[in-house]
Amino acid sequence: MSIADLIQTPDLVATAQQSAAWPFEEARKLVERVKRTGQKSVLFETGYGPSGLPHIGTFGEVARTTMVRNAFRILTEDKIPTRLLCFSDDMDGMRKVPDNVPNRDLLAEHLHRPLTRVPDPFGEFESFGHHNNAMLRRFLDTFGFEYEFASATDYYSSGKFDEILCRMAERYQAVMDIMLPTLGEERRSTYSCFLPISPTTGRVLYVPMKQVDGKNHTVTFADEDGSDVTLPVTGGHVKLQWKPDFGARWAALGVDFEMYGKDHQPNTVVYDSICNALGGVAPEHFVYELFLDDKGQKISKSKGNGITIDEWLKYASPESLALFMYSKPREAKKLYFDVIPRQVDDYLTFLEKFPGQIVKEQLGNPVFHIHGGQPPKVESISDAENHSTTVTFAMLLNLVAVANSEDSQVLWGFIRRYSSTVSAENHPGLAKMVGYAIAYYRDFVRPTKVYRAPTEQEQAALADLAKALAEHAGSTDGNALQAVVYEVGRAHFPDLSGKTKSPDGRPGVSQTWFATIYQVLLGADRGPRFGSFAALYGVNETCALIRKGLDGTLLSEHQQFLDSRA
RNA sequence: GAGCGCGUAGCUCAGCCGGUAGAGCAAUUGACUUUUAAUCAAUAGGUCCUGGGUUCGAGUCCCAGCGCGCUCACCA
Repeated sequence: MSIADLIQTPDLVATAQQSAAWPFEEARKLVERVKRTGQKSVLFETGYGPSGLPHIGTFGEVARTTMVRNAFRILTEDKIPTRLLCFSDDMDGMRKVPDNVPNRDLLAEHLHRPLTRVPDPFGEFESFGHHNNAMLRRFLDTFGFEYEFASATDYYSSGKFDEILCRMAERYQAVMDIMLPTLGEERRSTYSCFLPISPTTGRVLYVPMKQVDGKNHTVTFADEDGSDVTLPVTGGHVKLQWKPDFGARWAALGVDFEMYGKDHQPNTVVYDSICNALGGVAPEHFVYELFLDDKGQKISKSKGNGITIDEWLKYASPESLALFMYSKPREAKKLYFDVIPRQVDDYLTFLEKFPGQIVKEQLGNPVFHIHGGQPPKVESISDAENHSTTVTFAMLLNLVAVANSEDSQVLWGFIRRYSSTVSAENHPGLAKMVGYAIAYYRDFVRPTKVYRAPTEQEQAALADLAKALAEHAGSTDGNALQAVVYEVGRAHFPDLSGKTKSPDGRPGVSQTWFATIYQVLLGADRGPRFGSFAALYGVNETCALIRKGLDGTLLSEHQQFLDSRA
């Protein structure tokens, strides 16, 4: 693995011991833990509730946990084996039918059954739980995370949890003593750590226990038909309530590290106490802040607010999302579309800086953690004089807007003006970014455009412009075309202030002329040098654009576009 | 109320182990053969929330206060 090479880097391991980057700080806690317990391996866990599709928080947890794991491997020179377990609580009962799935009627009759016993509404997998698990895995694999998948249903029914379940029955009172004080009066009377699966209806039952037999490891309760039923706690007949489930899982698997959102924070003591009560050693924790939507509200799966992973990946790379997850995990950050361009460009900046940094700085550079210590080289382009530039997202967005084109070829045309040898083949990262910029433009920039109809005077000028340009059909000479723009402008919008002059000393052209062109034709106050634009966009196409501006087509098309989004 | 976090330029933020306050955008001026995607140069802009303390020295560490944000029923 790459970590093996990495730790050979002089001073890297020693410097890492001092690094203030948060993954190293968290990893140091684990190093201490290993020293304390003498354990020979370390287990990282992330939890996943499969009642819906994987969301952006799931990505954050796995990405951040991986960063800590890598930091730990460096600190320990990879001498302590590590594993990352992604645990899916797929035995959880389905509380409500999700809005975003087909065949909802079919699902309705399976409410409260374990997700792995609810049919897959997509008809592709053994169950809804299996379907969602598969989505999670596909998603994690897309990002190349190294992890092991674990299914709660599998762990419960195969007996992997039997030992801890028996211990829970034996120490039932101790666990209840931890739980009860945390509950409200009403809930206290019916609460149980065990949730039996009804043998008659197959539902997960939230019912009081009539008896918990610590010797025979059984529970007795009233089933849904009213009759008393006794079930063994083992073998998947019974699952655990949420908080006991956390503590029990940690104890059973020997989890050493698990992070979770701040909403869990008050429960940490409860989880840990239960884990200890069952003979386990509570793991190290890291509490991260929740994400906020555009209105400052916390993002939650149930509300469906904020932004999804798919949406982010429509406009930017996974790496930019990883950067967002790396930065300030303890701050409530807005996670919305408008943060995307900044993340992309910051990522590029960090990548660019990395090679020139000393080890200590590299360890604090986000790209170190995003790429497991080995970030790739940044793609840059060079002009004719060999000046190197990194094309930023902001630059591309600007470019798409002024080019007024969602055609990537037109954009490449502009880019090649700077560097003639650049292509999608030799700059795949840039090629992707061009696609992202077009998508971002279409969805966020284009809607803000405002076209207006030309005045009578402007109509005459624009008509003349189209006529004059038509004589240059086929030309790609930006300067010649720009001269045409000036010539027509001089006739209709001369600058009488005397401030501007043409090269041959004649009066210049009023600002109004250029404002007219941009406002009427591009729906913006500013734009590209029009001659260059026409050269790349095509003279005939430009003439057509002018005609559409004159007859009101641009106005109505934009209105249609806006209506189609409403 | 409790817990966590934040308060630095007009905006968004960086400032690692305490050592002369930084970046990007925005603004202003200029270069590039009149207007300009991308370039470059320059200028301007800050009581680092307040008050104490430690120190030769505090944006940075400690204490107190003020302001702001989020989380804290149930469910996971």
